Amino acid sequence: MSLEARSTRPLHNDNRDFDSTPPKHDARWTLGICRHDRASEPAGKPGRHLDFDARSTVIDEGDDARAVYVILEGAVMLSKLLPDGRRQIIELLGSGDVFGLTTTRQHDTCAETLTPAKIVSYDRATVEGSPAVQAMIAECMKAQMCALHDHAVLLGRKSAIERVATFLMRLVPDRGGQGCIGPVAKDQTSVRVPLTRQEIADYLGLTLETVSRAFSHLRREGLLIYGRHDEVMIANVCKLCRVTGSH
Amino acid sequence: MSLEARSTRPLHNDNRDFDSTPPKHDARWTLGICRHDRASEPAGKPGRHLDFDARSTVIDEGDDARAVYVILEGAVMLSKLLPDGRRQIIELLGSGDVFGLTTTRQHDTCAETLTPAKIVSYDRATVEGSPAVQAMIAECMKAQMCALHDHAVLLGRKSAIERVATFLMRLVPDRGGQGCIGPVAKDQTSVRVPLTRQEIADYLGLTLETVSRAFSHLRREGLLIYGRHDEVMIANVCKLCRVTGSH
DNA sequence: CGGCTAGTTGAAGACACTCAACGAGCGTGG
DNA sequence: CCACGCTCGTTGAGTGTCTTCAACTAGCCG
Repeated sequence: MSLEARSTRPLHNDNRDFDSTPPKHDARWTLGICRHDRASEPAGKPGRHLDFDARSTVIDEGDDARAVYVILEGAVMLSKLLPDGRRQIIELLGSGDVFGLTTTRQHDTCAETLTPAKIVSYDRATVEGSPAVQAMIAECMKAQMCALHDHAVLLGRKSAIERVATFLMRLVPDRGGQGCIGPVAKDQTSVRVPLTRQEIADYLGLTLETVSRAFSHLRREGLLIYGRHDEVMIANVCKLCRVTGSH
Repeated sequence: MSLEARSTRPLHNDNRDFDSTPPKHDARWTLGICRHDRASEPAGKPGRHLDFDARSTVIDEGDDARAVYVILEGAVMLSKLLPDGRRQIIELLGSGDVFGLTTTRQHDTCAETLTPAKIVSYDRATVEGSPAVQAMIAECMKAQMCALHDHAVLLGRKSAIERVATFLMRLVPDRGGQGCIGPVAKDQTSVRVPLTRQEIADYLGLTLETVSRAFSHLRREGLLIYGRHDEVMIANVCKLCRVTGSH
């Protein structure tokens, strides 16, 4: 359980107002957690473009809920804290995902970037006035609900190794998730893991030591080969997939 | 882990086509898990009204996703199965909640009624053609996402007793969830628990024995008094709330 | 070099799981 | 009517997985 306060770097709000340059789709697969092809912005709907550094806070638990955010590029994590400091990372989001939705006046989750990120914010009034924005948000929510369902299965029913394997599979484009394309010829990939062990643990409902042990276990099994920095080579994607418990 | 096949009673589809009687809001608090005041049906939007017995299957994992469902009355549980039979109950839904949403052609969850239920189904074409229905669904999804977030915290970070306490608090109208009204004078309530221990366990990511032990523990502490059938008296709601870990 | 953070690994312990026995409640049928 | 079978819930004993606590290493930056 992470009891120590986590560093929250000062907000870097380089928020130039809306400009009409088209969103960049090239970097959609940052982190491998772009799950969907919905990083398109409804034409002519003025949202405010924001640029964030890696590991900056976009919203804090308790902030006034004035806007809804859509990720164009980069990765964001949503988390919640229990009063005694236990943290759960709720969702890992990539481009096309939406966050900042709440039924109350305040945000009930914390949102931090994992990588440098381009985010569009729509304030409440804008959203309420635009069916196009609403439709886009609804489509996003649907996909994220399904991801939350899968994550509930992971948290409720999977072993530590299954959790870590599932997490790693999620980082592989086109595999593991809904649109898994199945085994391919040369079945190995290198992925970036831009989370610390503590963050992975908080996402998977484990401790950092258990996550570390699971990684080591998979490495001893020959399924993982550690690379430079946060690079990990998955030696046999299909074999790893069978460890997830989902297939 | 529940390995044995669960009984799925024959589907009781008493689906009289749309009639114009207004939805009954009286029974909104069936089960205490009506979290929101959104059991209203957009006027003039023809959905198909369905009546279900308790414990009948509304949708099965793998069914074609032809419609979206909104609960008018009663309680529904959504669940997912892992290939080896482990089950996770993903959401407990009350009146006003929506289910059957998916990004794929097939449903990825199973939906069963817990109590007799009145449900309206809107088929895909209807939903796509009606902004009013879409807006209603979006509003529901937002609330359900927040509930899923809370549940992820429970599954990832709470102890067995905290989980059971949280579950019980959820059954108390106006308490525990988002709109908690805080302590009241005579702080005890009787709630119905229309789930078996196995179902509670599958919802909370525990085993039925652990759930049973947690109930017994809370009873020995004087927080619960068992009643007839599935009735449980919560002797001190505020005290139980402090066991949830959330406050 | 020293200090810091992130990650790994070991040993011991706690919490939840597994397996098993037993009891209460309920409907069926002799 | 009671015996019987069945399901659901409770409780105990033993086990296993994950956590906790702690030591140690690698990499990075001043």
